[in-house]
Amino acid sequence: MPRSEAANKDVREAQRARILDGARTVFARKGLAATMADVATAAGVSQGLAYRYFTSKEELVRVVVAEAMQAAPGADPNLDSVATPGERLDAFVSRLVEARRANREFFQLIHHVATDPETPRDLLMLMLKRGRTFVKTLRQLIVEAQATGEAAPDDPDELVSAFIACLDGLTRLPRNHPDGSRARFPGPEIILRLLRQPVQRGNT
Amino acid sequence: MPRSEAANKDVREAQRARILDGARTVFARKGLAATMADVATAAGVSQGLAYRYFTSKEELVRVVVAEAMQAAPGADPNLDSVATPGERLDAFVSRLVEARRANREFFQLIHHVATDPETPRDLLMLMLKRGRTFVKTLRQLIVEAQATGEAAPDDPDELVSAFIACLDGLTRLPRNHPDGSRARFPGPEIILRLLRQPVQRGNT
Amino acid sequence: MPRSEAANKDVREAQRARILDGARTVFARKGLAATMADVATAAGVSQGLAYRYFTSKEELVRVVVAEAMQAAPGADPNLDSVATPGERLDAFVSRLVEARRANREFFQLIHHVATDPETPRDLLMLMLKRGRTFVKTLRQLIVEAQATGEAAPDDPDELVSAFIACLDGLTRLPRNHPDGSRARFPGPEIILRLLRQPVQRGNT
Amino acid sequence: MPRSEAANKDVREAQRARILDGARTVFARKGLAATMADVATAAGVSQGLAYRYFTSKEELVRVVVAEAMQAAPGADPNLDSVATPGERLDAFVSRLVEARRANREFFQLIHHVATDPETPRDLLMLMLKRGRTFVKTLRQLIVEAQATGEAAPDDPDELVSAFIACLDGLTRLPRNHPDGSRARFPGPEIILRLLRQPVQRGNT
DNA sequence: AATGAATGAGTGTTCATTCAT
DNA sequence: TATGAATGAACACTCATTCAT
Repeated sequence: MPRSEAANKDVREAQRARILDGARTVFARKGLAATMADVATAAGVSQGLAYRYFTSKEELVRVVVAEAMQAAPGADPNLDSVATPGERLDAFVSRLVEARRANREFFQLIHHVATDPETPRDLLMLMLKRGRTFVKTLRQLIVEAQATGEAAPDDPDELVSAFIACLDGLTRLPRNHPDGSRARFPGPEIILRLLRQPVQRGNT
Repeated sequence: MPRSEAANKDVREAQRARILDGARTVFARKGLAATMADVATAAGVSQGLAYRYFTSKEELVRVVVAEAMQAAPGADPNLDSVATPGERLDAFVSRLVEARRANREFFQLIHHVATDPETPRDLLMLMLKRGRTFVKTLRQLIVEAQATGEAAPDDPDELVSAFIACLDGLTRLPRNHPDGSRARFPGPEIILRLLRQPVQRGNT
Repeated sequence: MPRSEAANKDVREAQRARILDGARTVFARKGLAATMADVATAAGVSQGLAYRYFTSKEELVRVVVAEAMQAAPGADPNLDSVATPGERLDAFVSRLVEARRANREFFQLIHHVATDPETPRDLLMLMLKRGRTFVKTLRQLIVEAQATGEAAPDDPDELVSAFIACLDGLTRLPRNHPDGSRARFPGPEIILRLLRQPVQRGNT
Repeated sequence: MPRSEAANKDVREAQRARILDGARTVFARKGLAATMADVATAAGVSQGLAYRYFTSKEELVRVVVAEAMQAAPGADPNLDSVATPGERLDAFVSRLVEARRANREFFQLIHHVATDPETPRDLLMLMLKRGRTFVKTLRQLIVEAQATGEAAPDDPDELVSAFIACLDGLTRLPRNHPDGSRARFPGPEIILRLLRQPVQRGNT
């Protein structure tokens, strides 16, 4: 008597998830240099099995990356309803910074993939595209906030660059900071200073 | 008749430089995953020749890294003679940011090496040590500038982290910024805002 | 459905044996200069597979050598119980000569390994040590047999040297003898004449 | 004014000799695994120069081997004029043993070459041929000496084998003897016992 | 005649991927 | 479905040989 089809499907999904978990973990830690053996070990399955669920290492990477991009807070902030441009910028940035802190693994993964010379061009394009809409949104918010005097009056492109750099660097903090114990994740209000016009204090 | 000794030395030095150039380029671009074939091709020499000049890939990496660390502005700012703590901080940061812009290749290289799981431990230690003294210096400057009210009164460790992240991210800018043409390298005054206490305007 | 565990173990053991067989054969024939490709071909497996069973060429050599040293009759003759010193010498020598004839491949292998400049020092030491105890035993037997007038009264060290040389040469017989078909392996009684005092005949 | 032709020829001969010396030394010590760099270093010349005198490593080996075979006492004993067959056998064997002791380097070299799987077939054939006439001579002497009761009455082929083995082993003595200091080279009278009919003592 | 820089084929080893069970 | 044995292409490195000077 064959196993019930439903049960079968459950098993398949569970295994798939395990393998993805393993892959995410080792790719985040070692980059794409991690071997399929690493993945299988981390997932607790045989190496052969991974190939029943994913046709190649490349596909595995693709899926893991897609997953990670889902987890990141969308480029679409949906903050239109509230407040001033500056406050929208605040909210947007805070959410991004917070996402980095909360989902470090995902971002490390993406970082590695974006850096690795083996990464297939189309995957890179996908990530790039996502990045572009993100930049567009951010830039828009900045320009608006500049109009109200809430953002610093520097070149918006430089502001965007500076912020992206900072965000990007946060992902690597624990690796780049020479003393792990002191690597205190900075609060968003610090990072916001990159973009915000300092509040004029004491002159009213 | 054998080549003159001087001529020989010249050739050797020139070739060595070519190979180092090639190595620097491909390691900066691809990280340590770059093959010796990549290096040889980039240098325009045969793979075998590279081994006449460097005993192993590892040695090549070491030399290239040593070179890169020379290029980075030392952790020792030697700014004691001039001005207020805040201004020293300004000078220090500006110099660092400028170094990133000017020697992008070197920093990309260092970044890759620091990240790669293959990097030999002692080399990592060397880089770590350098990083530690750098952090110490930076933190000291921040604390002093906080005392005079010139630096933001946030947790110094968070400030250090934020700044390191930003600096680190700058190295990757051209890769991470989705639109190369718009990746305007931010001026130091923007990045300085991470650390500086906003100047009080309008209250005199 | 995965192969049963027992079946798997069987396969592994069989393959390991095949690879060792191949290795023994080619190392005996070509010495350590034999390539891993040679080994794999001789074993009828892929080169990669050999590395699943042995982590390196060196390890393969070690195992094959260990095997060969097992096959050699121990330096410990355990003949104490029987007869006169001269007869013990006879038994000892005969056994050694017989071992050479029976396990030619093993001894060729050991010979090559002992000769090759690439052989790791510790392996060499191991073989040396074994050789030393062997010499000690042999010399002891000779001295005892000289005391009873059963061994030739020459310098014991020269006798040992002559015998070692002869034994050693036997290993190479088929290679050094210019006409393979005539390379009749000599009987132990011939070789024993190196050491033995000729029996006094006709004087009773 | 060109160098005198005679002087030129002298230089050429001197260099050729130096290179051959170097080659002989390193090949004897390391076998054919020795590199051309080893040869050049030992000869104190550049690697390129070796190729002006010898077209390839193989040719170098050929010449060195030819040289060594010259040095070995010829297969032609020219002892016909003197004495009994047994005494001729004595003289022949003694000379061979003595040659081993005196020209160790040559014989080690030949040994290596004969053993190495790279050795070209025709060179092997040459050595083999020489060996064959040697065996023939030896066997003849043995048979004659057996006829007069001066040689042991064993199978002549076994006697030949035993003697060849012993002779061959002598070449390796210093390598195979586990304790170099004790490796006393045996006198020919010991080795002669392999072949000689023991003198009947005490019955007249 | 002599040097030493330069090349390329070959070796040990790893790893993505396939296949028999 | 799941396993793990098996393969082959790629990489770091060595060495005989050639070539410009």
